[in-house]
Formats: sequence, C-alpha cells, structure tokens
Amino acid sequence: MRMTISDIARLANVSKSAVSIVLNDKPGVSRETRSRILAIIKKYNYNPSHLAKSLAARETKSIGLIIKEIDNPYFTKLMRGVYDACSQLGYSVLLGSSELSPVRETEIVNTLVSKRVDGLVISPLHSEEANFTYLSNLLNDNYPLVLLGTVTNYSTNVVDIDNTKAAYDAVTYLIQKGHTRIAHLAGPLWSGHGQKRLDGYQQALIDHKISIEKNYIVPVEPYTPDGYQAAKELFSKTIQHPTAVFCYNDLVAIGVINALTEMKIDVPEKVSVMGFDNIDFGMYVRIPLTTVQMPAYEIGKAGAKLLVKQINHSSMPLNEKVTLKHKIIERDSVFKHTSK
Amino acid sequence: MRMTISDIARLANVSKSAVSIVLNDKPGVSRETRSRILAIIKKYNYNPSHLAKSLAARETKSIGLIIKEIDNPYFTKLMRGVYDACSQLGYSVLLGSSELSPVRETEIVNTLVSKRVDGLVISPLHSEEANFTYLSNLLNDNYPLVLLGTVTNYSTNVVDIDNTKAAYDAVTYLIQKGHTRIAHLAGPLWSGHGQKRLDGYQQALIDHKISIEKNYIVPVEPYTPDGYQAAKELFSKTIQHPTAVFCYNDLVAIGVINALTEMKIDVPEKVSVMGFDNIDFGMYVRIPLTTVQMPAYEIGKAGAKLLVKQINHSSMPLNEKVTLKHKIIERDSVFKHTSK
DNA sequence: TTGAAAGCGCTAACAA
DNA sequence: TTGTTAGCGCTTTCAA
Repeated sequence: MRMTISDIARLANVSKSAVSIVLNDKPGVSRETRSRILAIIKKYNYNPSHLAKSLAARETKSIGLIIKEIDNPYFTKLMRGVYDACSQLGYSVLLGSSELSPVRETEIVNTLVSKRVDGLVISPLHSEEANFTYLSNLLNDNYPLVLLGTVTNYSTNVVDIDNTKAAYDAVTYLIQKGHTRIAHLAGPLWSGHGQKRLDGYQQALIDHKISIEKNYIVPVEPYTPDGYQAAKELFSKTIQHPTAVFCYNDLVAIGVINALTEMKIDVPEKVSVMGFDNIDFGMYVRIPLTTVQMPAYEIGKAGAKLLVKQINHSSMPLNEKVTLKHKIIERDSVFKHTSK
Repeated sequence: MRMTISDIARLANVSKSAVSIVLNDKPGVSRETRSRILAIIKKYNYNPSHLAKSLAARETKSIGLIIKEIDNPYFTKLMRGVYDACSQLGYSVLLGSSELSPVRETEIVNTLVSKRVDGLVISPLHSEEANFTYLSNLLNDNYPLVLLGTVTNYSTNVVDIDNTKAAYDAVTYLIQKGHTRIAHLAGPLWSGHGQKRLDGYQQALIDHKISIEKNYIVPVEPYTPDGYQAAKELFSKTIQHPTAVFCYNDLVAIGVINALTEMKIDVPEKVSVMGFDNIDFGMYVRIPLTTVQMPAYEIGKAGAKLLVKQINHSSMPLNEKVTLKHKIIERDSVFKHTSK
C-alpha cells in the first residue's frame, strides 16, 4: 500500500503537521526535526498525494487548456507556449480539444472545472449558435480565465493579435507589389479570426481605391485540400483572374499553390499567393511561402502567464488585453506585378 | 461560495449518500427522491467536485501522457490518438513533454504520479545515461503503464511498430528500384527507433550482398536543418556519391531534398530520397515524399486503450505487446535507377 | 429505501 | 517548536 503523511509522521515520531510543514518548505520546525523527517521521506521514497493536498489547500496547481484542433500546426505551437510557461510556473496542464464541436467545448469546460483546475486558457470556438453560455457562467463565477482570441460582447482577459490590422497590412503589401486584382480565401466562421481578416482585406482595398469584387471572396475550410479545391474553381471560372490571392492561413495557401502548379499557372510569376500564420513548413513547400507571422508560441505563453497572474490575484478584474505583434514574412510566393 | 454535496442534500431533504448515489447513477434510491434531487442539482447548477470524488474513490479518471516534443508532427498525431481514445473512454489527459531532457522526464513522472493519474502513457527517452530508474520504480509499484516504443530489458506494455523490419523494407524497396549506393541519415540516440532503423538498413544491404559503406552512414538530429546540413556535407565529399538516401524521418528527408535542390542535384533523377513517418506535409513539399508510414495516430489510440484496459484489470501483468503495421508510401522522391 | 458515520490524505488554525 | 483538531467534498460501509 502507498504511504501517507501519517505513516511518515509515525515513523519520524512527529505529528502530521510537522511533516506537512517540511513537505511544503515552510518555517516552523527545527533544523533537526526537519532533517529527520526528510530522511524518512527519502528512505521510504514517499511521494505525497498532490490530490489530497489540492482538496485541502483548495488549489490544484493545474490549469486547463482548451484548443480547437490538436493536429494543427498553429495550435501545436500555441500549446507549446502554454506548456512551457506552465511548467516554468509549476502548473500542470490538462488538455482539452473541442475539435470544432461547440457541444464538446462546453463539456470539456465542465469536466475541467469539476476537476477543479485553477484556471482555464481557452481558444474559443465561434459557432453559428455562438451563445457562449459557458463563458457567461465562467464569468459570473469569476473563474480565472484567459481567452486566446476575442469574443465580442464579453469582457475578459484576452491575448491575441490585431487580425484586422494584420490582414490590412498583408493586402497593402500585395497592393504595393502592384496587385489590384486580389482574391481572398476567407476563413470559417468558427475561427473568429476569419471575419476580422476579411474586414482588413476589404478595408485595405477600399483605402487604396480598389473596388471589391464579390467573386474574389470565397470562404473555405482552413485546410490544404480546401484551398486546393477553391483555387481550382476560382481559376477555372470565366471571370478575369486575380493576380494575387490572400489566404486565410498557410494551410490554405499551400493548397492554392498546388492547384495553380497543377493548372500550369506559375506561382508567383502569374499569380502571387500569400498565407497567414507562418507555420514552420511554409518555408519548405514547393514555393516558399510569403506570409504573415502569427506569434502562436508567444500567444500561448503570454496567455498562460496572464492566467497564472489572474489566479494569484483573484480580486483583479478579468479584463486585461494583450495584443501581440504580427509581421510580414517575405519569401518567394509573391511577385512584383507590373500591370500591362 | 461553491455548492457542495451537503448543500444539495440539505436542500433536497435527503442525506449526502442519496445525492452521491444519484450523481453516480447507481441504484438504491426511489424514483421520486431521485428526481427531486436531480431537480435541485439542476436548479442550482451544481457541479460536483471530481477532485473530492477522486480522493474518496481512489481514482482520478485521468491519465498522464508523456511525449518527447510537443511541437513535432509525429507526436502531435500520437497525442491526438491518445486524446481521442481517452475522451471516448471518459478519461482526461494531463500533458507532459520531456523536450528531450531525461531529468525533466523523471520529474514529470513524479508530478503526474503525485497528482494520482490512473496510469501513464510514455514515449520514453533513450538517453546515454539511460538508467530508466523511473521505469523500474513504476514497474515495482505495478503502476498502470504503457510504453510507446520499446525499452530493452524491461518487460511492460508496449505499443510500437517493428522499426527494424520497416527500415529493412524501405531499403529493400530502394534496392529493388536499382539502387546499390544507399546512404542512411541515422536517427539520434534518444529516439530508441534510431538504432533499430539502422539495423534494418544494414541487414537489408547484407541480405542483398551490398557492402556497407561507413561513409554512407551519418547520424543526425531529426530535424530539417540537420538533414539539410548533413546532405550538404555528404554530397560535397570527394567520395562516390550515393544514388539514394534513406532518412531517419521525413523532417530530415525534407532537409536533404532542399540541400540537393540547392546543389542542383536533381531529385529524384540523380538522387532518390526516402523518409520515415509519413507526416501530412510530406505530400506538399517540393518533391512529394516517398516514405514509410508510421501509424502515429493508431499508436496513440492503441496505447491509451491498452492503458485503460490495464487500469481496469490491475491484476493483469504488464506485458502486452502490440505491434502495428507500417507500410511504404510511394510518391515522387524515389526514382528507378538504371546503373550505367 | 434511507441516513449516520467513518475515512480518503492532506492543510491550517489553534493550543500547548 | 510541536501536536491536536477540524475540516476539504466526496464515497462507502453499515444500521435503521
């Protein structure tokens, strides 16, 4: 049977509290008693139950992380950021992934809360229903919380970049390269970033007196096969083809490049392609990808740090906004366009 | 303040045990009492503390997953497999990543055990020191455990593929394509798979009467820049160049392809490149990668399932071996070589 | 079918 | 400096 604190106390001829004090490195016990206790602990290889401690001390030293997709390079980086910050700060992380299901997202919140994580870092799903009941509840309970991505109408801790501005900058970059016919493969509703990037795209066109062409805006699921498919359709239509396509993310951009290559449309000579996220693989694809850097690792890290700060200052209102910087990464998929 | 089971009991005019029975869907309470209790629970939105339950019931319904690198496509897939199986079986997963440090690996095991996870799925680091003390301890305590990767001299539950055979098959494939000068960029010590794949490589050469060329075997870190670097060196040496290179993993293979492309050595016409793992991106790189499929998702899934089975049959000895199938994925990076 | 009571392995006043 | 005591919020006998 596993040893308990009482066993150690008995073995060391002291009370449980003395052992507890030693275990937690607190003052209040003489040097020699301490070392005697320590010796016993070592001798029996005693591993105290953090579970029992959590119940008594009302903190588990673990946080819950809820992402949308495990198997997605963006979230992987983000997860690493959260994990690194947490290990450094002495927290464990309970992993949750909604895999795009709002129902599961709520379920995960419930089980993580029932497991009494000290706080939650959530990359929230933006569903059509989008009632965010779980969010209201959490906020009502003043539950330590950090959102990785903005949810309108809810005031809480948020870490994000300025997606509208980032998309604006990307499109402006394309315009400066001489492009005027710029398509946008827009992100899905559930992303929350999709709408903002679309806004930035449109604003950039407007500000540069370029008319918005409806046919040039096509919403896609944010994966390579969807980008491929969308590009195939877009470039086989009998409309004037765009000379550049700004994609919701790198995965989509890779699909676009593949489709164009297959259609013998040279990238970037004929058509420039720009992605978003700056995933590691962007530099290894057929045509190294020009893209916008999303600091996923930093977002995760900042989010976890902010959460721990919130946990340690429970009186602090939940409304800190951290906006990280984006930047354009120039590689080979964008060409200087000289209009004929 | 958060509600407890006693609050609910009082409000429903019953005992705590009655509430407990209802919460756990157990028989022993009349239909009407049950519904009365349920009503109160619902009304107050009571969320029982799984933490307290865990302490009393001696099981946490969570397992620990220890991988080597979060930000690595192979482990991401594996993680997803573990996560999927666990959610399905009602377990939470506490994430741990050694990030290649044996010291951290042991620390993680300790904290996860102190948090009383019901079991551990570990992708063990093979360090030079490789004492595996933590493993001995776990085994001594008969702690529910599944290893994702074989550790020699320790009998426990293992899920893996036959790495030697897989490498053997890959090299045989290259030989059948007419190659005889085949290099191998071998994996690192910590992988555990590295040595086996090297063995398979050598055995395949021996069995086909091809002499083993020392210069053709170069150990690398399993990342793209390292593969790039190694290829640059290998192909600038004044030795007879290989016509094919079999890489420890896809990441390395991608680096090799980039290096060769840069050196104006056509892939696959001049030199064929073969990877290992079959990561998703393999099909999107410059030259779609021919590789060996490592069923990472299935390994994770099978590992978690086996662990839960072990947890539910604590008397069962820890020595089940599950060997999953590998297979060769033919794409464009291998060319039929016709010796001049 | 129900309730009382002991206990899971700790922490944290409070007394001694 | 040390020990006693009463929880933390559940589960689980055991009686009623």
